[in-house]
Amino acid sequence: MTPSPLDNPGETRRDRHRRELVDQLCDEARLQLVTGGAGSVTWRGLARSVGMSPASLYTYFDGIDALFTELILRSYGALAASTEMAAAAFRDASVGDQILLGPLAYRHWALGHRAEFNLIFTDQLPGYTAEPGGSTVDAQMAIFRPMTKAIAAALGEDVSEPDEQTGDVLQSALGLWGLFHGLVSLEVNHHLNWLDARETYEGRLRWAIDAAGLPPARAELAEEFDLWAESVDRCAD
Amino acid sequence: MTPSPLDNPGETRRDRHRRELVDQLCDEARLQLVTGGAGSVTWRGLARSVGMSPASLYTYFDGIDALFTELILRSYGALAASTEMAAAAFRDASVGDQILLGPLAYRHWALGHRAEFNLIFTDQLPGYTAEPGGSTVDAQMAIFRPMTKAIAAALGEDVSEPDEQTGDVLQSALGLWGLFHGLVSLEVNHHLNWLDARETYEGRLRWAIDAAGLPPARAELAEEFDLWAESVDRCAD
DNA sequence: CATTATATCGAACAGTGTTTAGTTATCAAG
DNA sequence: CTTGATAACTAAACACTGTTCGATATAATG
Repeated sequence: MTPSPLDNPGETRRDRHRRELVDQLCDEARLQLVTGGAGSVTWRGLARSVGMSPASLYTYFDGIDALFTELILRSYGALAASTEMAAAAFRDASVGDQILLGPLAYRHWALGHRAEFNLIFTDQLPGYTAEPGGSTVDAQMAIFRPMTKAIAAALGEDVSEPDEQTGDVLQSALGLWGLFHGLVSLEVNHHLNWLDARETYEGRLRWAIDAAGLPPARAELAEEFDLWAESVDRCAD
Repeated sequence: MTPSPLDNPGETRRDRHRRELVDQLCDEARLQLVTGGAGSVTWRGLARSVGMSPASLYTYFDGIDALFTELILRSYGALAASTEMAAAAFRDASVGDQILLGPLAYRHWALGHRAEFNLIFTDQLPGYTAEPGGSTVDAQMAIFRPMTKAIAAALGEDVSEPDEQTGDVLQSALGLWGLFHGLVSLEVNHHLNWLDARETYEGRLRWAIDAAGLPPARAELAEEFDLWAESVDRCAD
């Protein structure tokens, strides 16, 4: 056992340097992604940004595709963390409020991270598809599951059979997810510039939530969420 | 006036060669797009495929970005044509059938043209955004308008004020579009592999159509459409 | 200390999009 | 038909890109 300066079990000085460098590389790649698009994050530019040879980066990533998969995973985590943070901040709200809260957080993160949103949800790399046992589908579930839980909690009062219920809950959740993912996806890619997407989003979601037999959210919730999200964004520089 | 061999008004032999070559280039680019992804359609490869120098292609396109915008426009047209062809084939169906028909054709085309679907609806090029007066927003409306018409026709019997009606029609259409675009977008990019996306799609759309106060489609419509679409696809090689 | 795995590098290879200068083919008018 | 203008085309070069290879230095382990 070599000296671990600050009690990190078994983390050698190389391991820490590696971890820090990988983080630095991902941050730099993300910066390039959001400023210049996916096509402008380049292997050599990344090497340049950390003052290393392009060949040296192959110690940390198997190639530029592996770097992108790592970026995808981290973006998945960021989206999931963002929605979970919103749920935690409004944890005392009513069930109806909590159901609308997920889509609101989803849209807010997507509009603030357009490139990452597209990177997550559309095939941008040539031959990349999420392998069935891969970690991206786990990350996807981490986003999808909290909403189904809220819906199950809301519908639990009306339906009794647990088997039939999960089927209905799943379909209701898919209906809501499809709706708000579609609207967000269109807005993120500038296909709703000709209307007030914000207003349409809230209106259509309230309509769908009501149609699914779920309890409504308070009228002021969207504004309260915007205020909270703005303060969080300010805090995060 | 020079000789136009087959009565094409004012089309010189250069013009025809130009038109044919542009078509050939777009076809080849589309082939590369669907086989190897957006990253594998390359300027030099395109020049190679038509036996020309890379520099010569600048006579026909201002660069690879201009080529992609042309590809986007043609894909838009193909999607619009596909939905319109379906509407024409079922023109004698009920209003309820016609409303469900649009989403069915939308999904069918998207699943058969995944790369083009993503090319149309997500920012794949670094700095490309559809300029407000550009032709891509016109093409987008060409897809969106027929559905709003069908919805307006269906809702016309219940609502009387024309002003309020258009607002309700617009919101209803946006709700449906958001839903089926979202579900299709998720399925195209392999995010619904863990369930029967086909069944969910039809079920959720029937639910939304009903919730919007629109007339239902016949139960057999989806199967009839599949049969028709399959025969059309066979005919188109 | 010696060994072994890890990290780093320079150089090279085969690609890429785009520009420039120079040449050839085609068109429209005299 | 001939002439001048315009469009089409080319080879060569430039500055990039991702990736591989062999050699060299560094850190961890016995």
